[in-house]
Amino acid sequence: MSPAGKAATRAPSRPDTAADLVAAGIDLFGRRGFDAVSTRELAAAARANVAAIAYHFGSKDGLRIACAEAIAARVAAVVRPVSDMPAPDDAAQAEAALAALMAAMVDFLVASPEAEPIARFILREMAEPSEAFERIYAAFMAPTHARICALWAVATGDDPDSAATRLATLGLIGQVVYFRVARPAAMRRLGWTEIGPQEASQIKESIGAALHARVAAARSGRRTSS
Amino acid sequence: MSPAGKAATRAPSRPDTAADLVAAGIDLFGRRGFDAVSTRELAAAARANVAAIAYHFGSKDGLRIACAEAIAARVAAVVRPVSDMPAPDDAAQAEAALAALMAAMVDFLVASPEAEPIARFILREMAEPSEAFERIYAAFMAPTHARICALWAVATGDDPDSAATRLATLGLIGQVVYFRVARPAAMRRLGWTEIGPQEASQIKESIGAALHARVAAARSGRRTSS
DNA sequence: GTCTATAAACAGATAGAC
DNA sequence: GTCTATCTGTTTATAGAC
Repeated sequence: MSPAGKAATRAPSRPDTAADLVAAGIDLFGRRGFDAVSTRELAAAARANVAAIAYHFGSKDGLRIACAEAIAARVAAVVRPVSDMPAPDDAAQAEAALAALMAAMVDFLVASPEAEPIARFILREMAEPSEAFERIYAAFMAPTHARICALWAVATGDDPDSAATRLATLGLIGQVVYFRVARPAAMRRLGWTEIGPQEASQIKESIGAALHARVAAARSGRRTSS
Repeated sequence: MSPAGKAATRAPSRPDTAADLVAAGIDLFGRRGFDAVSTRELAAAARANVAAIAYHFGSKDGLRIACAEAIAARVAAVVRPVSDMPAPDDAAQAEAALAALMAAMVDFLVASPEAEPIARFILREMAEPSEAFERIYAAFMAPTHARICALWAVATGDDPDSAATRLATLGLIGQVVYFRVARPAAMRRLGWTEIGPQEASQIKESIGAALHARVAAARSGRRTSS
């Protein structure tokens, strides 16, 4: 069926060997750690040759940076639509925007299969930060949290740059992230065998309730004190 | 000063080579991943010989299990005092107990230097669960969460076994855990260079406020609906 | 219980054919 | 751009002296 003799002498030129290597790197580095993964393993997972890593990225370290840049670009693209929206002036609208943002975080980070290897990779980089982590942090972690702080400030009347605001919003993010990083433990405790759309809805409902309660308390605390 | 000739010919018998190897394993496996750490590195970190690993634990894998068991025993001992306390009947007291438990979690998990390598090791095991994770989960993760659910149920009137209760309490735990797992990102966003007692107090205050708001909302939501 | 020596397998990087 | 072959150093595990 295929051109005679061609496949036996050389694999056909594929246009995306580099992209396949990056995908394999994100998956394997995240699963087992950078040092633990051999170049031969990476090449096999990407159906490429060992030498392709040096050819495309210079070295195994070059592939690590390329993985971080691919993640930064991908997540920044996911976050951009909501980050670019101007923060509403109205407190109720700001809270609604905050709720929508948290729900989007759950959909992408917790429920989407695409985020699984990405989250694992980022977690590894936070356990032992390298140059790769700095790029990821600057590309979307810092801007996204800043955006959440701004929405929080409008929703509650708090100072967007205060430690209290930053801690409260980090706590919100933490609730979402936990269902990704501690997924094996959480699924056992919930009797779940997967986290699909139904499970994600329950998580969103719970986190939405927590957000609403926290914002309302901050708002009324502000009204009665000071 | 030391017995002449002794140190030059052979290192003195130390009684705790095995314990030193376990400590080195928890630290290094957590930092860089199991496969990435060589037995020579482990032996050097524990000031022991390479062959001591096979001697004490049979193999590198045996050391991994020993690390998990040491962690399970240590954390179970930290958690036991609060887990063994009977849950109060009174809602306000249950909420206070919950608040105390969360504060204790911050003190140990986030602020104590001892928990740093332990948390890293557990996180690795959750990214790629092995036999070691099962032991850790059963030893303290499941019992502790069950305990938190029981306190939550008394504090709010919810069913301790409902999905809503389990999700809400997992969210609470997530807020605490995030400051450990995403510490590099959180510290940058807060302008902190360390998380010491002062910083831990601020985290406890923020999480305490979130807990109080969430419990109060669940309680009043229960009163008005149903 | 600690050590040295060594076996057998595997690592990352590169040179050069095609 | 893909591949094979190979160089150099390191890996885990073990055998046996002390």
